[in-house]
Amino acid sequence: MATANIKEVARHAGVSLGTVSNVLNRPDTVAPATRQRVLDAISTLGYVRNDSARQLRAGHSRTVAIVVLDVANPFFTDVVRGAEQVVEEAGAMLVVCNSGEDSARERRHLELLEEQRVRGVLITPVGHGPQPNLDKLIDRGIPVVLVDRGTGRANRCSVAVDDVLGGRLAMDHLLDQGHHRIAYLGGPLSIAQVADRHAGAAAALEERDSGAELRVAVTTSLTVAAGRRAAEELLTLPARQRPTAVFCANDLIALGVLQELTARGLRVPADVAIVGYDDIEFADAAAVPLSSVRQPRDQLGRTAAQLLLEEAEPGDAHRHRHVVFQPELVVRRSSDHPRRTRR
Amino acid sequence: MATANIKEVARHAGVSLGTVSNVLNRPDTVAPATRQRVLDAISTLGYVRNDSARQLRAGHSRTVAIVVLDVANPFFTDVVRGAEQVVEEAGAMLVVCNSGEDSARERRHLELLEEQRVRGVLITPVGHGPQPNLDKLIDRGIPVVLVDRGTGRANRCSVAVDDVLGGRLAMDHLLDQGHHRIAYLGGPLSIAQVADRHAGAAAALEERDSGAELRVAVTTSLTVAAGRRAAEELLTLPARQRPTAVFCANDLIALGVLQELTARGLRVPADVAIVGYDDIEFADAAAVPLSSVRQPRDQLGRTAAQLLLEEAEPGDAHRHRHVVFQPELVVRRSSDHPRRTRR
DNA sequence: CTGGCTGGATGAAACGTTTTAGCCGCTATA
DNA sequence: TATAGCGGCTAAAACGTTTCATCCAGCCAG
Repeated sequence: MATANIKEVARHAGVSLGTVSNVLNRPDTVAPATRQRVLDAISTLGYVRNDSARQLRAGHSRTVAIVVLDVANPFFTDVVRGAEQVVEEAGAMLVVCNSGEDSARERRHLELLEEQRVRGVLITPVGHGPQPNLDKLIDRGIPVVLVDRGTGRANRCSVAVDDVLGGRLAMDHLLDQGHHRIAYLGGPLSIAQVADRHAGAAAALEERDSGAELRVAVTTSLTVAAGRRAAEELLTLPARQRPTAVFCANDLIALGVLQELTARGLRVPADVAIVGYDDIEFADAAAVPLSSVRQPRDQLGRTAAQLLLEEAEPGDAHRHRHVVFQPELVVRRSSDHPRRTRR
Repeated sequence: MATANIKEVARHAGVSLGTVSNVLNRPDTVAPATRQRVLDAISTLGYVRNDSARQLRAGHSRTVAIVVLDVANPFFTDVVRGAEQVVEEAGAMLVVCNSGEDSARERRHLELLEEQRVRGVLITPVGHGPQPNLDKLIDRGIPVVLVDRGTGRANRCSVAVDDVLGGRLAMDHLLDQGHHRIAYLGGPLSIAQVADRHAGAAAALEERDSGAELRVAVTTSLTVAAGRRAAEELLTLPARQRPTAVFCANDLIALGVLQELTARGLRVPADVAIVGYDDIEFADAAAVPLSSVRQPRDQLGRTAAQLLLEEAEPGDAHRHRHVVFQPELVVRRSSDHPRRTRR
C-alpha cells in the first residue's frame, strides 16, 4: 500500500539515496555492479517514482495541456492526436481539457493548469476578445500557443489554417467547372471561419471577372438540418435562376443540401454541384461522395506542440511565430461534372 | 517570473506561514482582519498555489484519468464528457489519455499515471485478456473502473451496456413490424460487441418462435464501405429470398446499407427496413433517418466516475460494483413501416 | 614520496506545501 | 483564585525528489 520511496531502495541496495537518484537519472555515472544492485532493489520493492516530488524539485511539470472548445468535435480530436504524437515523442504527457465553449470552465482549467505548473498550454480560447487569463499565464513564463484563433498576437505563437484561401480554392474549382450561378451557404457570419471562407470565395470570383454571380444564403447554424432548410429555399427559385453549384461553409450543411436535393429529385452533381468544407469522415462516405476543403488538422496539432516545446526549451531564445497552413481541395463526385460554358 | 510562494505571502502579510495555509484551506479558522491581510498579500503578489508541493504532502493528486481506445471515437468522447462532469463537480480534474488501441502506449500511460499518483483510473483496456498493469495499479491502492469491458472482475468496479439486450430490442422491433426474413450485418465476430448484439437478436428470434429466419452476413469491418458491400451482396439474392429487414452491428454499416439500397432503387423502409446501433449523430441526419439502438454513453461516463470517486473516498469501505446499463431503441423512419403478416 | 586528478560514491540542502503540537492571552466556570 | 477551555496564531516536521559540494581511494606524473 504505502509505496516504497527512494530511501528504502537505497537502504535495500546498501547505497546512499543520491546514488539511487543517479541510477534513475544518469545511469552511466554509476558503476555497473552498483547500478545492478539498485535496479534489483527497485524491482523487488516495486518502486515507482513520485512525480510530485520530482516536479516540486524541478519547479515545473513534464505535462503539456491542450484546452479545446469541444472534445467531441472531430476537428479538435484530430488536432489532439497530432499534438499528442509530438508531445509523447518528447517524453512528456498531453492532458486534454475541455472548455465546452464556456469561458468560466476555461478559466477554471487555466487556473488548475497554472497550479500544476504545466510546461505549456495549447489552446483555442473561447471567444475572440482579449485574453487576460492567457496573458497572466504568459507573464508567469508558461508558454501558450493559440490554435486556430487570433493569429498575430505578439507575445505568443499561433497556428491556424487559411480559411480565406480555402474559400478561394472551392470557388476557383467551381468556376473552373464552368459554373455561373453559385451559392454560398453558411452562417452565422459572426463566426470568423464562416466569414473568411466567404471572403475567399468572393475574392476569387472578383479576380476571375467571369461574370459569374455568388448568392449568399446565411444559415442560423452549421448543421445538417440547416443545410436542408437552405436547400429547400434554393428550390423555391425558378430553375433558370437557381444556382448550379453551392459552396457550403462546412460539410454538415453540405450533407443536408445533398439530401434535400436528392430527395427532391435533383441530381448531384449533374443538376447541382456541391463543395463542402472540413472533409469530415462522412464526406467520403456520403451517398454522393462530397468534394470538400480539407484542413491539415493533425499537422495543426503537431506544429502547435512543436512550437510549444521549442518555447519551453530553456536556454534557447525563442521567437514567436505564427504558422498558417494551407487547406487543400479534395475533389470527389459531388462537384466533378464540368458544364458546357454557355455564353 | 519566479512565482511567489507561501512564505513570501506570509512575510508580506506579517503573519506566519501556517496562517496563510489556513486562509487557503480553512478560512473560517482565521480572524477576519488577518484573513483579509493575507488575501490582499496573495493578490498583490499574484500568488498561485503549487500543486506539486501540495500533492507531495497529501500523498496523492486530485486528478482522475480516463484512458480511452480512441479520442476521436464519438462513443468515447461522450463517455469522457459524462465523466468530466462528475469529476469536475467533485473539484477534481479529468485528464484524458489515448491508448489508440496500442497496448504499449496504454502501458506507458499507466506508468506515468502511477508516477503521478492519480486518484484513480477509468479505462477501456486494449484487448480482453488479463490485465497485469491494472492489477498492479490496484495493488498500489489506485482505484480502477473498467468502462465497457470485462464486467465481473472481483477487484474492481465496472460499467457496461448490455449489448445482448440491444440486439434483442432491435430484433423484437423488427419482428413486431411483421418481418420474416431478417439479416444481421456486422463483423468481425471476434469483437465482443458484434457477437453480443447478434446473440441478443438470435435469442429474441428463438423466443418468439415466429418462424422468421435470421441470416447473418459477416463483414470485415464496421465501416460505411463494408455496409455498402454487404448490401450489394444481399441484392444478389432473388427478391423472394431477400431479407425485408436488416439489423446492423453499428450505424456506419447501416448508413452504407441505406446508401447502396437507395442507389439501387430500393426504398427504405418500404422495401427493406434498417435498424442500426449506436445512434450516432448522423443517424438522425441521414437521408432516411435511421432507427438505432442508443447506448447511454454519457451516463456510462458519469457512473464510472461516480464509482471511482466513491472508491477513492478514504474511510468508506467500498464494495466493488458492476453496473450494466440498458440500451434503448430509437425508432425512426428507416424501420417504421409495418408489414402485412403473410401466412 | 608528493600532489593532482579521476571515477564513484555520499550527505545535506532545497523545493513549497500541509499538518500537528503547542503557545498565548482571554473568558467562563467551579 | 485556580483551572479549564477556546480562539487565534506560530514553529517545526514531514512529504520524496534532485542536485551540489564533498569525500575517498586509487592511480599516474613528476
